[in-house]
Amino acid sequence: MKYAAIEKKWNKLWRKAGVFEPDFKRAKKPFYNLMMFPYPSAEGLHVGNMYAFTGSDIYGRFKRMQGNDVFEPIGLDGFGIHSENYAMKVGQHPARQAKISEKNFYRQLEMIGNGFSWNEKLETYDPTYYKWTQWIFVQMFKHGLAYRKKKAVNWCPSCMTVLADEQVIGGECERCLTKVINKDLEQWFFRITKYAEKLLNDLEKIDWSGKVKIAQRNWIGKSEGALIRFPLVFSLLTSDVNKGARMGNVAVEIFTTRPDTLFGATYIVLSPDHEIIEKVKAQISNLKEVENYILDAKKKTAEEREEAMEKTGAELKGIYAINPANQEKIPVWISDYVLAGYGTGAIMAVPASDARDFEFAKKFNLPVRKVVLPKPLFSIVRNAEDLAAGAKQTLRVAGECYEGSGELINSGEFSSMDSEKAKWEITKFVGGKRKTQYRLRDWLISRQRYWGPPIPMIYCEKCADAGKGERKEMPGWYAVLAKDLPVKLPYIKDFRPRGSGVSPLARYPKFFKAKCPKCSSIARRETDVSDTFLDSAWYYLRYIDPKNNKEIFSDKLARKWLPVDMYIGGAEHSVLHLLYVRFLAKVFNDMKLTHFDEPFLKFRAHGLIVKDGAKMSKSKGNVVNPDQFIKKFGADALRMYLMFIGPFEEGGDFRDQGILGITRFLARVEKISLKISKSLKAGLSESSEIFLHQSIKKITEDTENLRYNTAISQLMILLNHLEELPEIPRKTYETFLKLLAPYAPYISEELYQMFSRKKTFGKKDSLHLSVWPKYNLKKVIEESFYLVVQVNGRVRSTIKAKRGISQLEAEALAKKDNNVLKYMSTENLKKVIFVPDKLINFVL
RNA sequence: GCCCGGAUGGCGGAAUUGGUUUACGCAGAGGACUUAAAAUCCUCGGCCCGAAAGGGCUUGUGGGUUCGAGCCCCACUCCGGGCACCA
Repeated sequence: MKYAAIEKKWNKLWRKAGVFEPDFKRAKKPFYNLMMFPYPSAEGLHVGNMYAFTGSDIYGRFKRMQGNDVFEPIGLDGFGIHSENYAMKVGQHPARQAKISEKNFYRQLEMIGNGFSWNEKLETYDPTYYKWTQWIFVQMFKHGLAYRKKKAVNWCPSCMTVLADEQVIGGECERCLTKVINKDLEQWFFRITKYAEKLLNDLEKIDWSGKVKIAQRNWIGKSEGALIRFPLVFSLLTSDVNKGARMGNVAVEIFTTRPDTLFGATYIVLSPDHEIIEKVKAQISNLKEVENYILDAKKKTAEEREEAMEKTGAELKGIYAINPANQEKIPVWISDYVLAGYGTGAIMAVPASDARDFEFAKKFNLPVRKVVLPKPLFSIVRNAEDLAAGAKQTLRVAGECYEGSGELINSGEFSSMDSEKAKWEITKFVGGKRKTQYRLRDWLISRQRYWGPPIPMIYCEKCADAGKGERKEMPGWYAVLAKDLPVKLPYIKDFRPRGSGVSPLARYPKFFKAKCPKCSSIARRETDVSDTFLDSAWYYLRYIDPKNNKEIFSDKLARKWLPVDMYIGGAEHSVLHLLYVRFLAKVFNDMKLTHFDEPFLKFRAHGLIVKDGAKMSKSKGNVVNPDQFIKKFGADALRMYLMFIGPFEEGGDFRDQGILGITRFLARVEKISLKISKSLKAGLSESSEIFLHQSIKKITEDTENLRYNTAISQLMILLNHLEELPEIPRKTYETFLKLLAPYAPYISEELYQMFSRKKTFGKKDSLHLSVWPKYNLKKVIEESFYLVVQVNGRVRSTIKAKRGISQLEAEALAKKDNNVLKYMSTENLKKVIFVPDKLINFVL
């Protein structure tokens, strides 16, 4: 078969007939089958992308043949640092490069044989698209969910822009792997923390890959604890150093998840940028030393802090805190092991119950007071091994730091209380507050780059001076009026970032000069652009109505098609895209823009394809280019081979030789068409009929569960079977092609149309809109089975027997078998285990 | 350090969730066709003993539960991924 010609022909015919375009208004069973859209670069589609797309498409085709009106859109996530960096690398302007990449990507995406609804394609850099990205920003601002704030943020020195916490992976920039540093900058944030609880709880109600849910749960990082105030006293204010004196009502509030250990708090630690340091400066006797430490800490990057590992710190001499549980006067330290952005930026240190505090206390020779003892060991000791484990635990306790729960000691009236219970009793006793704390931080949305949607905000100095503004908390700031959207990204020659902390757009007065929407004085436009992840956080909404210029999408269509029924993509987006998209869906729902608050009912993460056991990378030169394989073997063969390598959700190892098996398989599928019986009445033998139905069942179930590798294996087994028949009924062959259709769409259609006498090809004629084969449960069960006969659990024989035989019948059969008799005698028979239609085991 | 996965022939991987380990495919060996090669077709392939029938061993290691364990439990080793001073 000439693959290239067939593929070309069907791409044309399918598109002309609109085989993969659902009827948006009239669809009876809408099924939104979505695949994460790619970031394009002219290097083109990677075999890993194709792997993901194919897996998604097989599911879509399967659902379509099961009678659903499947919508499988495609587009490009072409705005953002990724595309811009690539453009810079090849010395091209991002806007021009986008056009080149677009062409290349769409060419490849058409080649891989997916049933895309091309009419609804979109690109995030298209002004008709980003108009609505900006509109969303405006809504966020108006609802108090977008705000500006100066704080220490992540800065990538290579990309020359700030990054969100989610885009810093292990201290490195997610895009270019450069070490990220801290910078104090005023930036735009989205208040995702407001949705922390909802984002966490609603994980329960969605059907998503488990590992993604776990990653999100960890990222949100909920912990229950207490806020406790430690009053400060100052020795300089009084001659009586031991007693100290209080200055006004200064206190440090700390957050802890272990208020039960309060009596063991022997010092407190503030993060170096804690605001109270400034307030009590005058009372610090070793101010110079403290200031030096603060400076040093600021200079350190996250990496250096990690590498150093050893704890550092400085005592605020002259200042003490009062432990509210026992009124003890304890020292106050600062250290960079306490994070400014979490809790209150201050902790109580309980070295006996926290490994980090213990390490710190050891280094600076601070007191350790044990307050929790593990529950008596004997209660968990059941056998010798437990005893050994118990011994280990004792050792850990002897190591003076025990982080578990247990029974309190040295804790005043709370001594001997269960530590879990004591948590809230002690909190109450010292007048603390229960507090739920999240690890999640707000989403930093501004980027100091060119290739993105300009943030649609205007700053008016005059209004700011007068204390006016669209929102009270941000004087001077106004959203661009809806009628003025989109704020078009101008074509500028000098688009490269310079690392000055502002976007290249800030060099173009033509762009940033604006009129205040309120007072009409000369004002300044925001020159930063928004994060690419905002573009992709809502694209699934736009697909259903991409040409709508009046509203972001039609509510009527949204109600029909949303939320997305099946979403497939990479697990690397667990706490990036997949978190942002859920956040915005919840916001939209609260704004009454949509009727749902989870965007994707079902999400499955595909696995990773490696090459000859190693990760593919350009530097290793082992990147598989799908174009070559498609040219040589055809798209069908590559699709099927990719799916055959291993379980879709786990990925697999690509070996060049492996595709030959699939090529042979497809050639044989064509070859057996010569054996199709001339007579339409011809049927299958009973055993073949059973086998066919078993195969339909397995392939249906495996495809539904994304176990494509075993579905293909069953197709092969079925083909092997059909090859042995002298002739094949036409209906059986058609059934086979239908089962094959999602996997090898071109060849199956070509062979299917051999029977067609029509001159023209219409939508309804396509194999891909035919009805998926059904299996008859009665026909799945065979009459006979192989009875496994065991003696003492060892297989001694297998005997063909009739299904449904009784234990007595089975015993009688087994006892006739010579080999079985060799190993057993009836006298010492202790027990007989019988598993109907499976096995009989004689225990001696 | 913590949290998830995983370890099965020469290789990619199957195994009805406790019931014949190694399906399907790749690679390999032997044969048929051919002047020859490729392609195709047929046969054989876990390891050890055996001519065969058959037997013994075998799912990273060690133990346990069970009539029976790749699958369940305990301890450990190695590999991959995520988080990482989050109090």
